[in-house]
Amino acid sequence: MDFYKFYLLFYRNVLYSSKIKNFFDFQLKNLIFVIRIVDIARKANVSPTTVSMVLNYPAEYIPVGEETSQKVLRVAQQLGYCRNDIARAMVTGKSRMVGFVMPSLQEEYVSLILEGILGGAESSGFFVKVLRAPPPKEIHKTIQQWIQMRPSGFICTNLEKSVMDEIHALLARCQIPLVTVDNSFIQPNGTYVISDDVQGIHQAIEHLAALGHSRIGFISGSPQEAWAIRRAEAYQKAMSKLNLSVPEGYLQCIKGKWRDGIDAVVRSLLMRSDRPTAMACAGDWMAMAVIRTAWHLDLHVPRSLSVVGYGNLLFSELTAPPLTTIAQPFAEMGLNAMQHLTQQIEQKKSSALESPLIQHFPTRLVVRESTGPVAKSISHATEF
Amino acid sequence: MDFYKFYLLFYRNVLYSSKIKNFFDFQLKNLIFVIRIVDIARKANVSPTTVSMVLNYPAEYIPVGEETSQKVLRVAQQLGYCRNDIARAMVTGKSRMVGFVMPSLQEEYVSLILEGILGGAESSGFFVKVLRAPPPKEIHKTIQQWIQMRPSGFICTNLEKSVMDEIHALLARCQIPLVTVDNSFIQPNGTYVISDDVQGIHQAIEHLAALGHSRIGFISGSPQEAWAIRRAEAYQKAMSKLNLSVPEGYLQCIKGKWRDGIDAVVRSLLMRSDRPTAMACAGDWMAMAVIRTAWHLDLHVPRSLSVVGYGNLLFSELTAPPLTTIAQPFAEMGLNAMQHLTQQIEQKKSSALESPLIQHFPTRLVVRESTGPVAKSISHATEF
DNA sequence: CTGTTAGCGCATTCAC
DNA sequence: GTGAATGCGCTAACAG
Repeated sequence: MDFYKFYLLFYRNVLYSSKIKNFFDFQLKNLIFVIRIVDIARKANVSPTTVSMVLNYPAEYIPVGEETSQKVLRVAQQLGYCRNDIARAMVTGKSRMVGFVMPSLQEEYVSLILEGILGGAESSGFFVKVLRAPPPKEIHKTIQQWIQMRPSGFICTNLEKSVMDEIHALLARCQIPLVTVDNSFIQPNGTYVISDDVQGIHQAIEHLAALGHSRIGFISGSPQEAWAIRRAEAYQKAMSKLNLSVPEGYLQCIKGKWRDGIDAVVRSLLMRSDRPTAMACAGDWMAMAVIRTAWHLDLHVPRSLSVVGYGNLLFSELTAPPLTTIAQPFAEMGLNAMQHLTQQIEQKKSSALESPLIQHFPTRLVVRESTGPVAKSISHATEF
Repeated sequence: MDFYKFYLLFYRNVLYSSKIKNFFDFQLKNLIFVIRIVDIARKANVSPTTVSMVLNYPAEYIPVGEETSQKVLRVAQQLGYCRNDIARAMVTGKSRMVGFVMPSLQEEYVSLILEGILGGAESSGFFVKVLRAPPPKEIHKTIQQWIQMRPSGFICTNLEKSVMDEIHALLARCQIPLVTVDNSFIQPNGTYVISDDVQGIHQAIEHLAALGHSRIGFISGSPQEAWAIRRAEAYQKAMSKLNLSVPEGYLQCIKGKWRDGIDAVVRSLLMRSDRPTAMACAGDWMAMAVIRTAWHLDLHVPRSLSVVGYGNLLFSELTAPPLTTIAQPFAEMGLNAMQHLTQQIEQKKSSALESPLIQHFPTRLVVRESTGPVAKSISHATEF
């Protein structure tokens, strides 16, 4: 509505010292946006500088007289002033906005990390922009667009290597801080918040071994995912450390999207004559799928099959039976990442570290009801 | 590093026509941020306006000669120019950023909606800022902060009434478009993207009734949540429409946070002599909890108890047994909300509608394995 | 087709 | 303590 524009100009340029300006001030309160610092200044008969100081300086020390200060505050309130943070960001060069880059929100842990980041951002006065990683061929253009908004920093999680590399390179060039919540591709000069998969998988396998299981299978994700490879390897290491053998086919990687095919894979594994008495999984949803397949095969969990998940997502205590799993403190990790980022933004320096800064969060075994001692009676004793 | 500032000023004010400027141009490429339109203009010997048009106008019609245009593009590339969208937003008054306000990301459906919003935002060139609704007493101050960043619009979901009202009032005053993905508190002049809970609950109850169930219980959420009340009422209506009675205690509302207490409530309901043969739930996680409790009580699902969820979240096909549930197209709803918002932003007008604009998405029954025909043999036939 | 000019709203010198 | 002046990087209006 262009009337507003005219009205505004009229008000600002003509009416400031008119007798009827109070009426217009009243009208103006309905256009919050449009009140500027100079409007307050003119109405309060002080300089814009003074107004700016009163409104933005820390309350303890405002180099302005008490009386003036009060007057300014009153007028600002009365006119319904609303600071324009865009203009502010431009002139200060600080947008107080961080980008969170992730592949998709479909995985619950991403939400948990984001939740943590939001907590940290709120307490340090940042906003969080959510960004989805594009396919590798568009990555350069997309990052360019992200940078155009001049964010104060970025947090990444679970991206492909090519995407990660590109982000690293471009952000380093622009001196934008970056924190990664992921231990897939550690660069020599980055900041990383991780929880150790090797430790976590060891905890899972050791828990099963302590319950007497020796035939322990493992389900991991697509071999294109860094975490899937890492956890599969951790499984093999843990097994050999405990002197347990890994028969052919006990380690399965689910290819493709996560729903597809897992049932068939688990089913064939559980129908072997030397079927595992326990299954560890690289993710909670895989553990759920295993329990589901066991249910279909009338295998009782945990009497005939123990199952361990990985992640301790919210629903993992709601499964039947409640899932024993490895907890990763995603929210804390997100919070921590945000704190590191804030720190790097404030003291613009640590962008050129000598060695990577790695913040390590321990995993924790959460024992619920999906694991139990190996059942001697139904185990294939003859094979031992 | 203050050397850069000096260097920059030196470059800009002294070196432009110097003989060694190519050397400095080369150096400057490492400071992407710092290249402005005027730098390109000076180097290419054209006016800033020309550069601006070449870089920003739609490629079809750039009112600039082909030769000039190419030169500008080449110089921009060579200097590594990166547009400053903050400055752009200030002068155009369009930040191309929308805020998504939600209570928490803990509920999976919020992530799904956000995913849809992101899809819409990417294709129309918006960024999405994620905002958590504060406690009601801080709401005014917080919204003020949100507005300071001059977002182009907001999308809300599942907020408390007091928060919703405040948002409505403040945004209307600032003429900021708002779309709500929720049908809790319909205001006379808002835009809403909803899926009809009444319809969905009816589908669930009818499905159970069609399987022969007549003793159908219902678990809903805290009576402080609008959706919980709505779905509970829909249950009662559906039951009476089907001429089924709702015995005392068949309708339970889970108070407090969602993990607490649900087991005890479900347990007492399932241990009654006239226990329900089927349970409908106001959310998938409640259905999971019911299945879990049934598992603990050695009640077979679906032979002894049928269970219907609500939401069709990702994990609902991974439960044991896979969950029959009502699908709500959250991602599509998010996308649709974003489209409506975009439209309102572009043609800045529909903010003052006569009547609310309500976009309605149908729910859909997804039959899996947690529901089955009522078992005559074990039902308490004497009671009929 | 191209260039000149004037702001957008704010924060930061530096005078007084 | 307060005010005047300058500029952040960009776009838009208008003039050539």
